[in-house]
Amino acid sequence: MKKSEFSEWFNELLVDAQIMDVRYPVKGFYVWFPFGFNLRNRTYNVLRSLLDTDHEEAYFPLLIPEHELLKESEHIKGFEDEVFWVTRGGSTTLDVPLALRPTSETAMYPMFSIWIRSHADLPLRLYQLVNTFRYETKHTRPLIRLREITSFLEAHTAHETWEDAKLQTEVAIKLYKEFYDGLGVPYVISRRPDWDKFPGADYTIAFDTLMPDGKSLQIGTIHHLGTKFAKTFDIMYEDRDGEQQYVNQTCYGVSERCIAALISVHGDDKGLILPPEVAPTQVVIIPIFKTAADDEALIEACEWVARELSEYRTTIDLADERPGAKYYKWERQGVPIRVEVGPRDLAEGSVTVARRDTGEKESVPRAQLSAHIAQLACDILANIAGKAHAFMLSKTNVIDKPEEAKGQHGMFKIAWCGSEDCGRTLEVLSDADILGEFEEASESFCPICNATTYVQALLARPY
RNA sequence: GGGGCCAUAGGGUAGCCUGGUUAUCCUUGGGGACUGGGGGUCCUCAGACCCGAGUUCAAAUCUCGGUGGCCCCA
Repeated sequence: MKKSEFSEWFNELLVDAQIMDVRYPVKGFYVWFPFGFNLRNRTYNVLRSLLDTDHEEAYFPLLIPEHELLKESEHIKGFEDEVFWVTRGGSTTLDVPLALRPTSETAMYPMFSIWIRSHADLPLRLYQLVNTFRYETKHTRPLIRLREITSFLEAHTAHETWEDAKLQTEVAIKLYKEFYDGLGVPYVISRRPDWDKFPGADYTIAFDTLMPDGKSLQIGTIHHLGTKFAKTFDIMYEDRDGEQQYVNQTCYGVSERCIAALISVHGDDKGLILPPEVAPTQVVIIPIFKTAADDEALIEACEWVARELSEYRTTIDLADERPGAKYYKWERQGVPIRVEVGPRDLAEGSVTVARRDTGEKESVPRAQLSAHIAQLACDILANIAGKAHAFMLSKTNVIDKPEEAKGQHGMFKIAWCGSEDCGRTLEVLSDADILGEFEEASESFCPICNATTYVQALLARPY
């Protein structure tokens, strides 16, 4: 399993490491294995706990009546070709066709309109973790391009002013930074060009990471919706002066692409490498049986290790396999730390500790085990995060001419005046997409029209 | 959006061109014995021709359609 053949590696890994079963017989729909779902839940719990500080979790229905979905013209234009429809109940044709949510604005906002009456109801901050459906016509891919997105954690907020909503987008950015930093997944934050923003949004901020094959992957988006949806869905509040005002809204979300990034960015030829925080098993304990006389003492020693490390998620592997087979098995699933207990360790009053990320193995006296593991858990995250960051940095280049990006893997930064015409030309000449733009302190010149600019475009070939 | 390739046990494959006996090999899974500090060995058992139609005495093999997968270009 060579990571250098990324597409193949990714597909094999999903099955070998028990993340997803790709054999479900409907295009674009996949099955989470228990192990993968466990990893998914732990990862989303991290994000949940970050949101829980000032958001509330809610749940809105999967089905959206046609007339609500079609209310906002710009929004529906972005989705109309991708909507799954429910048109029958049993053998009865429905009076009103029902859409499977492609995203939840049109399910939530009619309710917002009822719920929000006064400035005292604001700000409103909700999130939900749901599946969404899009009839993808392009090549589907597990975790990356799906017809059922199983794990969309979407937040929706409403505020009094445009400025308040902007502040909320900044809170969201900070939150996603913390989330991905905790996973050791590197990212670039940029503002999507107008032609690529969320349909109906004032503007869109996106997180992109770089996959091992040099393609970019969008792993989070944050939208300032202004009053666009408020006007469509009539979401008004009475302000402090008794005037009716439209709310300003934001929404932001992360899908299971975060899992795709997590496993792709860190994994290697042997399989997964997981950050300790989200690893379903953090420490695997393997007895090295030699002679039957030692067996009982070895099992006892393993149980001692598990007790000593009770603050971690541990597994003692007593299966009737040779140790080497067990090592490979657990390495494939990315278990960060392995503790081996054999007769030699028993005699020395120590255990052998191996780390997944570097493969290093060392003997640790029993008395120091707990402290050693605690340090190791920190080191592992720092190491894999550092490696991933260094990789992305090495594949990110500042270029002067768009042609320099042609045929190259990675991300490129280039001066851009910001106009759509020049942007489109940049895309054609570089054979890449403009993911987004950001402001730079120093001035430069658009390579197309030569205008002075402080804006840089981020170019890449996206998934 | 356009084009190409492919579908045989849980996974990977041979057979298909040139239709014909019990569908090949590796792996995996069950049972047993030996083994045990980096993917062990032997014995034994289990498991497959994607779906539908057509051609034919006869289809894994030929034709058409469906479904699903992979790759390339826009």
